[in-house]
Amino acid sequence: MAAQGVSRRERVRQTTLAEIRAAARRLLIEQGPQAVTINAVAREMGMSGPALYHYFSGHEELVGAVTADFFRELIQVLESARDAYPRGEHGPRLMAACRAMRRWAIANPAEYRWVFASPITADRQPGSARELAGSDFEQVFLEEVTELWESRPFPVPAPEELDPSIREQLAAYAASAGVGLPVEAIHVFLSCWIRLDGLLCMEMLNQLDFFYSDLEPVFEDCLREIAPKLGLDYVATPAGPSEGT
Amino acid sequence: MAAQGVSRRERVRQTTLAEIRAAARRLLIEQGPQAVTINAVAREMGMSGPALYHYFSGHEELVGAVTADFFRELIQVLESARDAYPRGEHGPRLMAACRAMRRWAIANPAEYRWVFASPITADRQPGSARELAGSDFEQVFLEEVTELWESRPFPVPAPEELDPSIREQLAAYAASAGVGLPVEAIHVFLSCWIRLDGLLCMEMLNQLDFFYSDLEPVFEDCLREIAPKLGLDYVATPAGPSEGT
DNA sequence: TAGATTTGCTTAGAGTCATTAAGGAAACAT
DNA sequence: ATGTTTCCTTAATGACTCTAAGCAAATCTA
Repeated sequence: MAAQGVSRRERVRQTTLAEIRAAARRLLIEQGPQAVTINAVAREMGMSGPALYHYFSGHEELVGAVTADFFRELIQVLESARDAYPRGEHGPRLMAACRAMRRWAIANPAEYRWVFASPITADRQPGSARELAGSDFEQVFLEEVTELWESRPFPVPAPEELDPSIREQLAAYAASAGVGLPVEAIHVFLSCWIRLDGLLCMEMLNQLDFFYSDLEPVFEDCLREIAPKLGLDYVATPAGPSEGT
Repeated sequence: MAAQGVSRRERVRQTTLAEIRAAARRLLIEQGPQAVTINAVAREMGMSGPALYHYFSGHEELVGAVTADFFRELIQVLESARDAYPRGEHGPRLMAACRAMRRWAIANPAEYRWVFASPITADRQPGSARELAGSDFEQVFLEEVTELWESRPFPVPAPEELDPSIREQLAAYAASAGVGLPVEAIHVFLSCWIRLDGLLCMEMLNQLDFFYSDLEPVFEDCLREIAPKLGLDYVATPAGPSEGT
C-alpha cells in the first residue's frame, strides 16, 4: 500500500528531510530568519548538528530547500484559489489568485519575507531550485493572462507608444521564456503585476506602517485600478464560485 | 577654528565613530551584509574586536548607526536634487527627487537593500534612530507635495469615493504626523508614492530581473503615469535648472 | 607638576555558529 | 554470516558576539 519502487530506506529518508524542513520553518516563524541555523534545526529534532550534513550539503542548501517549499506552497495556494472558478472565467480566477497571494503573505509573513525580501542574496544562479520555483510562480499569473488575452484581448498601447527599450527587453524575455503574448500585452500585464506585487512588497517590508494599519482596502483599491487595464470587471466581494470543477 | 565647546577627546571619539561606520559600509559594499560583523569591522581598522564595544553597545547598535547614516545621506541627496530647482517649481523638484532616489539606489544597491529590504527586522521600535530617519525621509516628499497642494491643488477623488477605512487610517496618520493635507490629497500622494517606491523596491530585490535588464525606462514610464495624478507635466529630460538658489 | 581618574585599548574566555574528520552501530544485501 | 551502506555520534577548527580583567596613555585636579 505504501512501498512501491522506493525502498523503505528512501521513504524514511524523505520523511526525515520533510521533518528537517518543517523544523526549519518552525524556527523561522518563532524566532526569525537568523534562528534558522544548522545547529538549531538539528537541536529542534533531537539530533546533533553535523547529522544534518547527511541531508543537506550545508546551510545554504537547507535554506534553498525551505525556500522551494514555500514557493511550492504559495503556487499551490494560488492555483487552488484560481481553480475555485471555472476555466473560462479569467477575471474571477485572476482576482482570486491575487487575493490569495496577499492572504498567504499576511498569514505567513516570515515565509513571505524569506522568499521575496530575501536577505539571502545567494542562490540566485539560474538553474537553482529557487529560480525554477520562482518562474513557476510567475507562470501561474502569466498563463491565466495569456488565456485571457486569447479569449478576450484587453486594450494595449499602440506599438509606437511603447518605449523602444522596453519593447526590446520584453521581446527578449518573451523569446527566452516562450511567452505567447505580444509585447504590448506583456507590458500591460507587467505594469499591473508590478503595481500589485510592489504594494504587497512594501506592505510586507513594513514600509507603509507609518501611514496605514490595515492595507486590505488599499490592496482592494489597487485591484480596482488594475482590473480595467486587463479588461476585467472589479468585483468587490467575490461571489461564490459557480460550482467549478 | 575647530574646537569650540567640545573637548579634544570628544572630537577624536567622533572621528573614530565615523571611521567605524565607514569601515562597516566598506565591508557591506565589498562583501555583503553578512560580512558586517563586529570583528571584521574592528579588523578592518586595525583594532581588536572588543574595542568596538566602547563605541557601540553591540552589533545591533552598530547596524542601526550605519542605517541612520544611509538615511541621512539619501535625504541629503534628495534635498539637493530637489533644490536644484527654485522653490516654486514643485513639479521639477518632485521629479528630481524621485529620480535622485532611484539614482542613489542604483549607485548604492547594497545600502538601499540594507535600509529598505532590511533582513534586520530589529530596531523597529518607535523612537529608534532608524524610525526617526525614516520619517524624515518621507517628509522630503510629503513637504513638497504639501506645498504643491497649497499652491495648485491637484485633482482628488470625491469624499464618498474614498473607502471609509482608508479615510479613517489616513485621518489618524494626518493627525499624528501633523500633515496639513486633506485626507483625499494624502491618498493621492500615497498612491503615487506606493507605485514609485514599490517599483524601486521590486527592482532592488531583483524580482524583475526575469523580465527586464534595465528598469530605467520602466521607472520613467511610472513617473509619466504618476505626474498627471499630481497635476504635473511629465518632462522626460529634465531641462537644466533655471538657476536656482 | 604629581597623583587620581577616565578612556581606549588589549588579551582571555564562554558560548554560539558552520563545517570537516573519524569512527561506531544499526540496517541492508548477498 | 559477512561485507557494505547509511545514519548518527563526538572531536576539532576557526569564525562570531559579547563579558571580564587589566594595562597604559590621556586628561583632569589639586
